[in-house]
Amino acid sequence: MTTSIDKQPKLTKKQTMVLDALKTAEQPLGAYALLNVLSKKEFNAPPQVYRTLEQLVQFKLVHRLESLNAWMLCCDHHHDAEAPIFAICNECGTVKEHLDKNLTARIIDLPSNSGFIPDRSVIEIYGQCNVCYQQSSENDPLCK
Amino acid sequence: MTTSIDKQPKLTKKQTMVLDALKTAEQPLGAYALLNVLSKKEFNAPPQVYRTLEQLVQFKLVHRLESLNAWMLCCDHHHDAEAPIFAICNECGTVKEHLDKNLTARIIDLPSNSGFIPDRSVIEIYGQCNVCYQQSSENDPLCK
DNA sequence: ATAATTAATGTAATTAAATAATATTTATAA
DNA sequence: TTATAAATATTATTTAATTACATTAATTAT
Repeated sequence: MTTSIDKQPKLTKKQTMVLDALKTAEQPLGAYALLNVLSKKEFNAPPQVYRTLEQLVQFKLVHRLESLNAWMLCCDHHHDAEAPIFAICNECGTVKEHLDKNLTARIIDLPSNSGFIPDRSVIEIYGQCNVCYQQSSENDPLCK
Repeated sequence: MTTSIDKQPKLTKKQTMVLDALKTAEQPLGAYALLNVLSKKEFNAPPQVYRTLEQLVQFKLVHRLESLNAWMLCCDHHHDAEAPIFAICNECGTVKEHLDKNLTARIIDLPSNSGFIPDRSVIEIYGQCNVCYQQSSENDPLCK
């Protein structure tokens, strides 16, 4: 299994454009949002975006967030055996990717105990991020 | 937080119909699949199914599988503080719900360490279920 | 009890997300 | 350079979910 770092493939123009758009974005972007952001010259129909995203996901440069129907950059770390865990802020929409080899093993163990052989995981946790928490406590007279 | 067992609300006819359909199904069903299964007399437009599903999810009788755009029965167990972990078979499509208080705590801990306050989790593991594994090894001459 | 308000449900239409099918172009091998 | 395969472009369609609005049912106040 390759990661985002080793064996970096030379990207096509389209792939670079999508990747750059995701780099710039503060939040994961949907396929149609990308379609709007990107040059209409290059991307004028859904399949082009979907194909490009698919390729970038295969290269492990991009993750798809299943519960958001959106895509974001992969963090820079290797994670062959580690399942990415996404923390999604309900308020600002930012998503942070976490990796933990140990935890991944335990998550995957649970169904394994019933004879299940895992190969892909979707782990997306919703809540309030630290930045939004700080802001809300500043404005809240009860907890200054 | 209520569970599927205590404080069972009296269900409406529609809610019962959807719940029964999900009970019968071997796999999670999509909203439009439910629409097809259910009596056209009672359910003739998407919002009715979506509303009913929403209600059943609130009652904690049904789970939505985010990566499948589908719904399934909640297992019979309490899980106030526990996040359900779904094991989804790539081959037969069956989904088993797992609960593990300990593991839930650890999953939630990870982003928490960065100040994230979780409130909802989506954990869906894809792989091969035991039944399909048994079948494939039966047919595979190399591992009889 | 009845009018007024609120909540729930029904219906039509629209938006959003993803893919299928097919045509066209580009690259690669004979 | 032609034949074949691979990649890309384009149109249309399918699937999923929601919006907006009309109607009916239930609840509350008078």
